[in-house]
Amino acid sequence: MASSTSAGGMRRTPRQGRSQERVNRILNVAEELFIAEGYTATTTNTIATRAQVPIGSLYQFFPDKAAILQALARRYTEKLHQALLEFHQQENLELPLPLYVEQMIEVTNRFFTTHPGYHAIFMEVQGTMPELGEIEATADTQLIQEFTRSIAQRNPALTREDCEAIAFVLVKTIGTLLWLALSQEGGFRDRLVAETKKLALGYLQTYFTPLRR
Amino acid sequence: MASSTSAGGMRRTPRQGRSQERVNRILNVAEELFIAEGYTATTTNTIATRAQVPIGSLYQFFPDKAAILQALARRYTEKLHQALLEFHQQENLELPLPLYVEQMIEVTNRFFTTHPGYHAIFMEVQGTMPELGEIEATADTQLIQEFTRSIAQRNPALTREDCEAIAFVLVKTIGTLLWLALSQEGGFRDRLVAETKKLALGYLQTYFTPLRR
Amino acid sequence: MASSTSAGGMRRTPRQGRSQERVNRILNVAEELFIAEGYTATTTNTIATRAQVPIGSLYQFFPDKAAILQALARRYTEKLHQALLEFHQQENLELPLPLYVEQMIEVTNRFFTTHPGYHAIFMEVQGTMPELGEIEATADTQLIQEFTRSIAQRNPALTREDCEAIAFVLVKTIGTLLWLALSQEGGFRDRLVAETKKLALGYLQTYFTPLRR
Amino acid sequence: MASSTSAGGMRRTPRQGRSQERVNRILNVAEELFIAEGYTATTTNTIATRAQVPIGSLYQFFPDKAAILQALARRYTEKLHQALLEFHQQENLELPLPLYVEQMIEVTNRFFTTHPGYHAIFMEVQGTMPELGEIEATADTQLIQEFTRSIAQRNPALTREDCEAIAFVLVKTIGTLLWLALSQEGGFRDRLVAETKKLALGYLQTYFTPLRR
DNA sequence: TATGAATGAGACTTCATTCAT
DNA sequence: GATGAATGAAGTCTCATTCAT
Repeated sequence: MASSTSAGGMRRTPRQGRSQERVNRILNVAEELFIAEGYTATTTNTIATRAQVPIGSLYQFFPDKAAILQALARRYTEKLHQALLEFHQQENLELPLPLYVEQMIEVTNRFFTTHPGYHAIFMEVQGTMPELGEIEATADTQLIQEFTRSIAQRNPALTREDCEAIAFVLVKTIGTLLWLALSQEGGFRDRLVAETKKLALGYLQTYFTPLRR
Repeated sequence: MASSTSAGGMRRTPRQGRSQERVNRILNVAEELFIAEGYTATTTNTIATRAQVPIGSLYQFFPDKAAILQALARRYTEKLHQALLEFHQQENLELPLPLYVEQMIEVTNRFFTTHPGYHAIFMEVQGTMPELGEIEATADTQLIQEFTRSIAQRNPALTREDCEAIAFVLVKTIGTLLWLALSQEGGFRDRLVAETKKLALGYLQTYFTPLRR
Repeated sequence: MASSTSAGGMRRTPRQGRSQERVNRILNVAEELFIAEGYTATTTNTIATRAQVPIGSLYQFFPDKAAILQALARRYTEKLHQALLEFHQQENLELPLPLYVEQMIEVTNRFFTTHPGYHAIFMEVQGTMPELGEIEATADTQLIQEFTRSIAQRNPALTREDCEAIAFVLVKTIGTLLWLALSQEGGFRDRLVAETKKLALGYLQTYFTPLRR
Repeated sequence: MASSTSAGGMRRTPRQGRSQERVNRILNVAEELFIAEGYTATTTNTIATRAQVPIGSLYQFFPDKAAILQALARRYTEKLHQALLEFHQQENLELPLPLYVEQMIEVTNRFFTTHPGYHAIFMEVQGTMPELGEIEATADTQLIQEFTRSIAQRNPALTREDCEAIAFVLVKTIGTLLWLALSQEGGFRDRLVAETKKLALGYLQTYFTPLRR
């Protein structure tokens, strides 16, 4: 599975209409199939056929199967980063902590609901695809930096190290719980989202409010 | 990947010495390979060869490749369950909350350190292997019941629903963070374990101590 | 074309009847096809089909397509070496030079007539298949040593360096000319073989008899 | 590999500057690649890219891949023929035999040193590319005629048949040995060239001087 | 019961050539 | 005429599983 040849990127990044649309179709179809059947069980020919693109063209855009997964991963991480960046650029940083957590998790949850493949896809190839690991690492680093900044602003007494540990825990915990929530049924699902908020808030409060114990 | 034929379990559970040892060797080798190369990239023939077991014999113990993963899964979950059961059977239930959390996470962390394949292996086939999903679900249910009991005992005011949601969040969060900690370097790794304790404690306290806010 | 993975040998060397026969059939069919269509134009599936062997079995004996060519090469060189070894083991070493050359070239020519693929196959992949180059080199070294010994015995005044250069020239020249003769028509063909003898004799005589010029 | 469609030559022989230069670039790049990677392993797209010529344009000059090899072949044979023609047009025909051989082989060796692809390229497709066979045959015929004339002039007693056989042997032997010399290391290389002279001279002398034996 | 050679569908990928622009 | 994106047949090789011995 480990792809050693794929340069990690696309072969040709088309800016024009038709090709760009083809690439999108490929990515969308791949997303569906990867979620439904898994990365390994999905064949490049199936992707091409369902995307109505000749297999040769698929390979003109992507050097190999792994590159499709990587492009998908990049598309995901960019979108999530974008969403959180937008969220943090607004006046939300000055919100009281409970509200901040509440809204931040709402934003994240919205992302996972709209992109159910995010975690699903990354999980299958964990560890066996170095390139993907790097993409995820980069994305995480971005997210964590995002949070680190937000945390540091709220409590300037914290060291950079503290902030990073906190951000890491937050990003991973929230990510996992909201993703797991996805596959739960209605009532319990909402409850899980609510619990996630509680968990995150409880954790952050131990750093931001005087501890009375 | 989805194994439709596998009867869901082992073909024959050998009690005799030689066979039992062979099965163990298969499982141990499979664990190593699944971690190192991934489930899909590992071939049944490689497992058999490395375990010094004829491929034909392997298929006498396991109906198909998936069954090996399932047996591994069962072995894992049994051990984790066992560890937490032991932990809960002692006087630990009566410990003050912080100490309880502290020790419970220590136990769990010990398990993950000793069984690095636990999460690694399961993640790859998430969603694409119904049988495995069931095993994990069963395991989770057990763990969650374990915790549910412990939680209910500490705060009888909580409904069963509450307890289950709390337990779910706890099991999943702790599981994920400790697993992620595994692949971090020394200093940060310890910090993550510490943060996990903080997170769990902070969360549980919102349920067990009067909230003053 | 350059095969980097093939370990250079066969995957399994069967000593038993049925498998050994299969390997031979594969080799024979491959030989025919390589000569007729060329190495590259011949597909592994065609070889398997014509040899009445499932493609999977072919790959159980040979790790890749290149390995078939290599096995063929080895089979050839062994036979040629064998033929010349036999020739040199007899009393032929003591034959007068003209007779020695005459008979030696007869032996070689017989080999080329019976194994028309020898040169044909080597030529196509010259330089692009390191493993094959090595096999050829080894074979040449053997042949050259063979001749070197024979030459040294006839004229002990020659240095080892001399003998090797002479043997090299002889082996390569004779090999090429006899191979080229193969594809010529009847009359001219025989003439070429005769000329080869003349050429070799003329050359050797410059080393073995007093030069009068 | 056998190109059945190729009209046997170039599509358009451009006399104008830009096109002529493009064709030369294509031929030069192709030569490099054919030597380095082999004919089959080299793709037309790679040639076009490296030659900085659009693939479409390449196919306007050459009907198919084989035509490039053929053009290369023609370029080679023309040059070699040219070199030997020049050599034979001078007073060299009247040189004493040893000097004649000496100089003729020097000229040939110079050609092979400057055009290392000559043999390398042709060998790969020996027999599998009819068109190329013809080109080589034509070239050989020219060379052989050249030599035939030279030989006939030296010994008018020889029949035309004799001369042709001698010329064939000479052309092929010298060609092969000098080509093989190319890939040998310094000292041995020079020795091989010297041996080639000796071989050729020894052979010719059997036809030109009274044999005393 | 134990063995391991045998099987073949099907996976990924390439590349000579075309033709709409 | 010039361009280069598009095409898809076809190639090499893998591997879970069986079954004759």
